[in-house]
Amino acid sequence: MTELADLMFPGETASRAHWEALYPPRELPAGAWVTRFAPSPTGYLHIGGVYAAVIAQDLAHNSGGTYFIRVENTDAAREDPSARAQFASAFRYFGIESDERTDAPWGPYEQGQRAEIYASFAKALVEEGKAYPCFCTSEDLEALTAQQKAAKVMPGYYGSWATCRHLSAEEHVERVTAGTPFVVRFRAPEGSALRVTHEDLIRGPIAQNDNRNDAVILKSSTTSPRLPTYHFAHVVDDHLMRVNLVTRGEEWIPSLPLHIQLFEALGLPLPGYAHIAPLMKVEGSSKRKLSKRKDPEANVEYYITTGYPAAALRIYLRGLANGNLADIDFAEALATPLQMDRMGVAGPVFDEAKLQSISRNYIAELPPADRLAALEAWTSEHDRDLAVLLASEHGNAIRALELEKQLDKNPRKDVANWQDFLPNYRVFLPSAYTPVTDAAHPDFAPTSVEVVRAMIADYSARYTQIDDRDAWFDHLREVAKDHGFAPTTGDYKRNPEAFTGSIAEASNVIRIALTGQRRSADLFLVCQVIGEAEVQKRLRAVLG
RNA sequence: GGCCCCUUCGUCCAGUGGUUAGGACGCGGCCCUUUCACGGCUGAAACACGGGUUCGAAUCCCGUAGGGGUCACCA
Repeated sequence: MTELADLMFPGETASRAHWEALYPPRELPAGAWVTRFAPSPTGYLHIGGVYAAVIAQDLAHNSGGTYFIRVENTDAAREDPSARAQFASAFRYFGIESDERTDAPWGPYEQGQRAEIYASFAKALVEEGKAYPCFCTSEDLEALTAQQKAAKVMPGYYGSWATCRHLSAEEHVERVTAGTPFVVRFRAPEGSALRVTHEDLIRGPIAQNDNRNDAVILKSSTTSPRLPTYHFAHVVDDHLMRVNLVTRGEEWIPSLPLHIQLFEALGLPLPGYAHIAPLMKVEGSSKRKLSKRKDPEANVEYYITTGYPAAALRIYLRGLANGNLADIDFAEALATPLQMDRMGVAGPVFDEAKLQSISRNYIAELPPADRLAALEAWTSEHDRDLAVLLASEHGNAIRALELEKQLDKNPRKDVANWQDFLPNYRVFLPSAYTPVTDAAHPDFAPTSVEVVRAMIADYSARYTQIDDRDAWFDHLREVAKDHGFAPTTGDYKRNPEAFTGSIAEASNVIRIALTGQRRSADLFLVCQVIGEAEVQKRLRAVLG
């Protein structure tokens, strides 16, 4: 078979031993996992990818091992040129960047640059008669499938259907010499067991029929560089890069027998496998895998531009992987190692409402300075206008957050993502706030225009900055009383006819004047943060 | 269709032969309250179905149904 192999791989082809020596085993403590995240640059990064990456990274780091990213660009036709940049920023945002840089000894980290390596291994297989050239065209293959369909047998390239497998050595040599394009197929072992069982680290034993397909391992000889299929790249790369734990989506389970055969044919040790259940989406009365094409929320860009803190998403995703981490203190949840045997096998529905809840709590728990710093870090990349605004309003913003924390026993949880910030805090930032200039504004209802004007004029005239909440409200109460409002809700309820309105309505007049909203932040807090001059400015704006 | 995997409240999980089947998110109510939130209390809400095994089954076994995945020179 040496002659055939030389013809199929003309020119210099390094030996397998060369690569084995170049990529030495890693020196790591016993039990350390070497994992990888292997995205294909065929489009934007999927939220399921972040999920897989978080798991792989966590398993490696908590075992004293290493995690890296390998780009699986073996399909030039489907490659999306914008994917790299998006990947890079997403990895950075979510903190799932590779532990290893391009200069690490186990690179390169792009399969497109590893063609020579695959050639060495494929050639070795041909030399041993474990792989062969297949000259079937796509038309041949279609015809084959059609025949198999008509004959109602299993589709595939196997047994007597595998025409090129049964070509004589001379014919192989002859056709390769003639320059007939070919792919390299793996010669599935004959007489192997009908059933194979493999122990998955997440799912336990998985039993299935053994592979008998002569899978393609190297794509068409007409392309350059000659790239491998996923199956072959997985086996060669994960071995040479010394990966000992393969975490990947469960869609790979059906091809596991092939992968095991490939490892065996090459005489390589099998890594551990952990097949992760996919993230799902509810559609109608059933669930389906989150789809890149159909679901905008599958794109990680959505979470980044919306401004969900990476930590919040991480907490949520880790809780999905290990349910015991879903309802505990965040710091503890983040510090607890993920356990493979606690991972679900079903495929959880990704629930943005739950993410929002986690994110709200996470943000609320952040100390004010940290919260603002995180917000500003986000705006610098994702919201230039807000970044500029915050640069000039930094003082008011930090004051609002700090006073809010100081004044309220329990933190508000209005902000689930950074896009929620401005709508909720605009009222504290004078340069972003547009005062109400109309005493007839409908939100003053049910209070009449006359009363609104009189009361605001009076409140403005008598206003002084009071630093005690109760004293401040007592003052408002007095003004309200002078304009015919009941001083307490109780008074009003007992005798509504006697009053212009309740204290709630009086408060509403001031609320609209100061915040422009019927639902607003605490009025005392607003006054404290914006200060007397701004309070007066807003009151007078209503009076015109 | 073949093969593989899965099935506890709407959702995410606990529960591994004896529990009033628990929590979280979401949803409803009440309380707190100058609005909205926050917080507290509270309510509705699930073991897919059918057979076994067993004194006893959400838990073990077998079927059925449903869902997901996969059968490419895509990953």
